[in-house]
Amino acid sequence: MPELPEVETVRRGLAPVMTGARIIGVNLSQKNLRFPLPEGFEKRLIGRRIDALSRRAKYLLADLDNGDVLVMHLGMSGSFRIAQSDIPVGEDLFRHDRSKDEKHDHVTIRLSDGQSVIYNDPRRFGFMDLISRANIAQHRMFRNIGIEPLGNQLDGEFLASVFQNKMTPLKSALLDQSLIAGLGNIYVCEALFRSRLSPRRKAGSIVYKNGKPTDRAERLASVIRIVLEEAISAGGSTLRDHQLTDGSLGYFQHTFRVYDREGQVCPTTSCGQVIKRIVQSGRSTFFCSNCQK
DNA sequence: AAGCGAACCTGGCTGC
DNA sequence: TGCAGCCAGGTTCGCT
Repeated sequence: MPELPEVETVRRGLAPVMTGARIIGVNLSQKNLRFPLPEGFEKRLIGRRIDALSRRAKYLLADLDNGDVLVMHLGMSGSFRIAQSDIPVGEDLFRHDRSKDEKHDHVTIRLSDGQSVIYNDPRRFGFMDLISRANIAQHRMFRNIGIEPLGNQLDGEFLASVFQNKMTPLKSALLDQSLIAGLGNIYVCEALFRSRLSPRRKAGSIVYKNGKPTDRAERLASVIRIVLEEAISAGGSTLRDHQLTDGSLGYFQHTFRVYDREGQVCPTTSCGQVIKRIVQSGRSTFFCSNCQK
């Protein structure tokens, strides 16, 4: 499911419920997500107030009132839903109403406002961790992470500088989270199509000309921003089981121009070619070999 | 050192 | 209907 626009959509759904609320109960039906949950996870959460819910790349960060941060990653198939809790505030902290569990519910966080935030993840590629805000930049997940594509650092100059001398294909370079953090398979395919660049082109081929970033680099940088912003406005993309925190669906998938459209006609007027699917570093790439050079 | 494939895990779809 | 095989939005690890 979740690339940056989906995670941002989830954040916007959860923020009004979580911000300012106190955690009054935690239930784990599964202690092993991608990594085991940290020791004493429930106890360290219970009683804490959530001061803010933010996002860094594809990570959700809940700042707690004791200086800890609850770090959440949705992996491939993770989702959150909000449910009304029937357990009265003040009841046993570890009490849990199993009758409402759905398959693959792993973590339920009960809040002082009477609602529960439930993490569900069939493939368990997602994970949660609890770390100190002061040390977050040194944490192994954030130590080596690239820039925010929607921040003001992403421009042609940035792409030119980090792609310099790179022999790897553009597709792989854009998926590299240590350069730009937040793009995934869908939005890389869409951004390359809209900037008319071949996913197979070497990343190092779009850098500088006469000491300035190439038009290709400038184009790609601005298209990445546009695609992500459009996707966020649309509530992200809903494929398979992904849904928003209120159960509704994102609709950006209806505007995909190449992703998952193998064999369909290229959307460019009068192009007439068919969208191809190839495999690059183990992932499907969808593109039009006529429009993307 | 960069770059690639495999691995992690479950479920859904396709084709025999 | 059953079953094997393939595919999936991410990230890390280990081997060239």
